[in-house]
Amino acid sequence: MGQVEQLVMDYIWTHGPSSSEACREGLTASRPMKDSTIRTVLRRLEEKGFLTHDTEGRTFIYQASDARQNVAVRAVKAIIDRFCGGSAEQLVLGLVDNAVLNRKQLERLARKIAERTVADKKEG
Amino acid sequence: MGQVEQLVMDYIWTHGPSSSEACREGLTASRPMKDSTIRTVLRRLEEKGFLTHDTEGRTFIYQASDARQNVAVRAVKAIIDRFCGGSAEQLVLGLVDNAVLNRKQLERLARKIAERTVADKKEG
DNA sequence: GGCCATATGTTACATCTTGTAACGCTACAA
DNA sequence: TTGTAGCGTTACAAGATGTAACATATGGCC
Repeated sequence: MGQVEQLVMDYIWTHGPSSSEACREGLTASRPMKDSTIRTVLRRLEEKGFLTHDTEGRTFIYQASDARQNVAVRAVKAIIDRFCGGSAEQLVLGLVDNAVLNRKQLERLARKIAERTVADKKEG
Repeated sequence: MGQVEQLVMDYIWTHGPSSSEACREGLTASRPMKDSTIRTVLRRLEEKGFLTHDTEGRTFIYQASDARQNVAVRAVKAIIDRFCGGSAEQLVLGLVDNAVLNRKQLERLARKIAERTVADKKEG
């Protein structure tokens, strides 16, 4: 995703289903675009599967195919495959070592992991 | 990084400092390339900061500027900035929820987090 | 019915990235 | 001195991305 595509996705993730005009107006301050420009961007994002659209009268209403978080997780998975041979562990340890997460976040994460670990034990 | 660039980086990360010829020969089975091709790839990777080179006689010896893990971590950080407004927590929770890590990995990660948390407490 | 405004359809084009490679120059060795 | 190994330079096609003009259709108002 290019920068403009990212802007548009962010707009829709933040504001929910939107027409091309709504996007254009919402982004006008930070990124003025002609209407045909943003429509091209929206169409391409739909071609790539990031958006879908419904019709409301004659107007296309675009919405995200997937939540921001899930797209982010998939992007990270792609990195894990590319750089880590599919094993996420070293990478997440790297995030911990690099203090990408602060202490409170780490504590919450630890709790989450504890839950998850228990759940896995029950299942398997 | 494109696919071929990734292949070349992987070669150098795996084999250590290498000449263009060594790379070419090492990758020939999976990806035959003319010598000028791989030299272009190496040069561009250096331009992008992924490689540096020393001279040994008349031969360029390329080496990675940074370890695989660090490059991966930076890539993940970029995703965090793009998708999560800089906060990694939700994303890592997503990784946990999506079972990208298995139970043993989660347990090791939990230990690592515990260490880190203790260290942070001492510091601050 | 005919026209206007609005919304979509289609096409175009410049720039950047990536993969691929040819050709040319230089220096060391036989 | 001449070949060859290695680097320098330049080129080009394909795809991605940003930007936009022009064309077409449709729904409502007079």
